[in-house]
Amino acid sequence: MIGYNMSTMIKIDFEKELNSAQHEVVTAGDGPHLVLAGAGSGKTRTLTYRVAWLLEQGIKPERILLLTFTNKAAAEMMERVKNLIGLQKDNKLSLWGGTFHSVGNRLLRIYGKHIGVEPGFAILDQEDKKTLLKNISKELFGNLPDKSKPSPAIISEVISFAINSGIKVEESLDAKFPEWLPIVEFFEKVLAEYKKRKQANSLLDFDDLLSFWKTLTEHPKIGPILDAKWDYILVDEYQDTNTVQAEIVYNLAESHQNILAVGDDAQSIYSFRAADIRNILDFPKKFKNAKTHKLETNYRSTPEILNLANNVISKNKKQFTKKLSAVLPSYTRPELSAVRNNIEEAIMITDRIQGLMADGLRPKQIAILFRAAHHSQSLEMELNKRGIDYEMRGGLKFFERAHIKDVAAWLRILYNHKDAISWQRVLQLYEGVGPATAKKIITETSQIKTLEELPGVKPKLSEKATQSWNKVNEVLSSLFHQKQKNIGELIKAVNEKYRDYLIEKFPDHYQREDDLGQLAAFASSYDDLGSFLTEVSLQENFTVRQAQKQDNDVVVLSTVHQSKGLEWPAVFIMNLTTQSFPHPLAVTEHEQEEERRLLYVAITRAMKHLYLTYPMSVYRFDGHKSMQPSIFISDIDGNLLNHNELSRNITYASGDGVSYESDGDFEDHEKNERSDGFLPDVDNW
DNA sequence: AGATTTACTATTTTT
DNA sequence: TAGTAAATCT
Repeated sequence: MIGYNMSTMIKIDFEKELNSAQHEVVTAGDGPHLVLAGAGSGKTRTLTYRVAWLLEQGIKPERILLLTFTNKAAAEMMERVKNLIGLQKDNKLSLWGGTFHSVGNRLLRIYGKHIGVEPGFAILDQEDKKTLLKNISKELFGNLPDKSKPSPAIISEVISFAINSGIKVEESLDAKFPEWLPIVEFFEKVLAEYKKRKQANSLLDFDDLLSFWKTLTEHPKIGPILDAKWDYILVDEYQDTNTVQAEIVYNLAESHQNILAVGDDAQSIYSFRAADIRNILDFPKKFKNAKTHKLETNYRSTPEILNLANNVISKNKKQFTKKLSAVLPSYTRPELSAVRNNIEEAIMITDRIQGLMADGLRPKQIAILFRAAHHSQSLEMELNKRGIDYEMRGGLKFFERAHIKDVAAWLRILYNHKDAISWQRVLQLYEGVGPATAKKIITETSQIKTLEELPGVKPKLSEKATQSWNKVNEVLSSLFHQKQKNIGELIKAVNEKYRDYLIEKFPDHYQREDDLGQLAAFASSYDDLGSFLTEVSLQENFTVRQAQKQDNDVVVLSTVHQSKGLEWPAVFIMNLTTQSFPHPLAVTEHEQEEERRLLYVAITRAMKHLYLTYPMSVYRFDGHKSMQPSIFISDIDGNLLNHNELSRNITYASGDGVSYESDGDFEDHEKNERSDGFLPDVDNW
């Protein structure tokens, strides 16, 4: 717990390094504080200095709890705190920090036994949860006569309710399916069975990590222990917390009231995951003496970009006046381009990217944002064609990709041989084994005590299935005897057996084999299987791919959701059509406003260059479809944009066909921005 | 015939 | 990646 020595601390001149509004937050005394921080107002910087300030006041690091939206955000903030207070890189700063989920995970492994949670629980991720819920639905209702059988639409709706917003379910199922009245009953039956199975296999899903944590805070014995554990609680991105998270925060801070919540109601974009914007609005009601601070100066974007952002968000009825003002010098207006189709959109964006790079921008200073992960396909192809390296964020993450999950499933069985979900995954990799055969086998394997008894399991199966079962049996038995080995070695052993399948199934198996090699390397620093598997589920660390590319200077492709909290000198927002942004299924006013906030988030990521594009038609496998510009685009005050409709006449040879506004003075601007003290030379500050 | 596997098509956002 | 139709096995 030590590793932290007050004498190594360098005195920070907070007043000199922060503006007055930030300084007020950083040096705020005890009691509840709410910080309404606009986009680009130095929110992360303020929080980081707040932590450093508390440490300078003599608060021990382990008495501070810092809750962030991603684990990466917390890790980066802690690195900066270490720099500020002059701590060596390898010195540990024993502060409690991370997402609600990862802190909940740690606490439940320590105190869970008091509320009936096995300390060795495994974590059920979203995909596994979905599989389990679907299986249960089928088992419970698959054999009913047609009339009382829930339609596939109902089943999938119920499952998506259970997955994404299990917390606010009661509200609207009946209303959504008035024609099928027993739906709530159906839902409850499925959930009850789901709960039972989780308990039987000691599994916790993401919601459980929160709700059991909340139970802990209310426990007569553990509650007071947690109350006394932290003196200061800091919560970032408060607008995206859900009800349970808000209750946890309230319970933890109730006794000492030392809570600082930071957020921006204009950037609330996670209500589909049960985030509730009311949490931030009601903060002053819950904490009666709360002092509200506003950070209203934007240090990130040019006035032209900020004007556009303000114009977009002003169309929302529900919003709280917070006038953001820019301090950067004027530059050109954001550019809106209509292009003929999605292929030309990709070509045009790539042209622009090459132009920006020719003018001295580094690739990592450029980002392309879109509403849905698959919108990037044509752009990825074009970037590949021209040999421009890029990093894809959003979409499937490293640990969510099929081959990684397959290999992890073997280890999960090794860790807990009653893990039915992993069994199912592994078994179905083999010829002749589908859901039915897998289930038959799992019923038998769940009877044995340890994997040592596995060779004795001989279910009655078809010829092909028996052959497959023997293979699985062989692999697992051999793994069982290597159990003492390092996790990296275990993964290598699994890879040996998995390679044939990989080569046969995936055309891009070279890349995937490489991934698996990296997984083995990543895993070799672990010797406890349980903690490795937890990290894989919670993605506690950087993914391997990200870690590898960390220093890579490449263009970033990202969903808007994933771009939250980040910034780039040049940003493209593509595919701004009625069919994609706002999402066509976002119909209620509430949903429309969230989509508008999403566009606001996208626009405010840009520091200097901003390009909006939309194709007038999109090619699909079944021909092409004509598109209209997003209503958000047609709503914009035309004076705020430079319109570019020259795409029809462009010769797309390479770069030169498009008139590109020269930007030679960018480097100078850069220097000015850096020297004012608000934008150090690190991204996302 | 009935059960089960495999092939095919279309896809919102995620700790 | 998931739901459904077609193909294949028992």
